[in-house]
Amino acid sequence: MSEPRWLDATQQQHWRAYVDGSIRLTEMMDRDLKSRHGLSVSEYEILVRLSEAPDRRLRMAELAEHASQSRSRLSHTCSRLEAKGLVKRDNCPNDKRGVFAHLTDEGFATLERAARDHVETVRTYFIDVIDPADLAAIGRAFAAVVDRIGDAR
Amino acid sequence: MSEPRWLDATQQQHWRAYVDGSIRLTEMMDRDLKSRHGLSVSEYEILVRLSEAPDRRLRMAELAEHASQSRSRLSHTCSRLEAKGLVKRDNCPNDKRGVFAHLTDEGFATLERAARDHVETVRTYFIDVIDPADLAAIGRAFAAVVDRIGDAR
DNA sequence: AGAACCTAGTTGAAAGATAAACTATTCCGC
DNA sequence: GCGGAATAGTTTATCTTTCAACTAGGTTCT
Repeated sequence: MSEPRWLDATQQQHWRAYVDGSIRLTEMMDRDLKSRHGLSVSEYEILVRLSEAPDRRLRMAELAEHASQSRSRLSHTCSRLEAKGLVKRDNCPNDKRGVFAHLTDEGFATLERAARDHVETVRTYFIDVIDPADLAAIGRAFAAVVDRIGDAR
Repeated sequence: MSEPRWLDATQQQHWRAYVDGSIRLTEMMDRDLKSRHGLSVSEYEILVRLSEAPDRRLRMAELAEHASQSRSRLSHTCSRLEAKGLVKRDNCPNDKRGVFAHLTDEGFATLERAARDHVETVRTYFIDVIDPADLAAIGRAFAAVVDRIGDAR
């Protein structure tokens, strides 16, 4: 095995800032959403994706893809959201294996309330502390990361 | 309550690219470390921080801070790492409440092996797909995020 | 000294995530 | 149209994380 190409000091510094910052940021979002609206970030993400879909519904597999979750995890999370009355599942007529998840009115209302607070948090701890040019760089960079990971499957 | 300051289309796009990318990136790191070395990212992080500390040991609270983990979580994770023989805990002589966690030789050896692979993964899916200027932007941005969150406690 | 308070760390129960196995349906090649 | 492979989604068991409660040692103030 060849000698690994270690990161140089600068790369290391940036990488670590990112790792550290993203952990803390997610933690912040999570605590905020949970305490104010009883939602975890991943539950919130599911509601968002559904709300944007045509007829506010998506097939489970698509939803999993949009929300970057495994199907198993989505199944579990959806069960919880269904128990809370925010989401409803029903069978797909075309494909009898398939299941549609759709947002209930209550789910939509909850999402609207949560989104108002969430956007404030996103601004306070992310958008507002970052130079717009740097934000654009982040957008570019992580789009490239998603591409690269997408390739690898 | 006032009207929330929603993100504009561009901000939204960058924010989402980041959320999506960071989830997938972490997942990738995690699967990689776990399958090749039996370590989760957070376990790895703990070993790294210990390896860099003087005498390869740190007080639990400091370690928790460095690894951005709660103390409870660190306790549990340390117990697992201890069971694997990678870490050892013993009492602090000065402060009888205190506990030092230190890296065992086996822990260090495991970390060395894991780090070689990990750095490759970090390069492949992050460093190498990002323009150096954008990487610097990420470093700046997330340092600011950490600062901002630090302020808020 | 001692009462009230703070800090360090662990623990146990409950919630959430992961991984593998499983059911049911559809697709594909012959 | 039949057998095998692939896909959709759920389930079960297991592991991890979180949260709140708890032990125990230090600090401070009078």
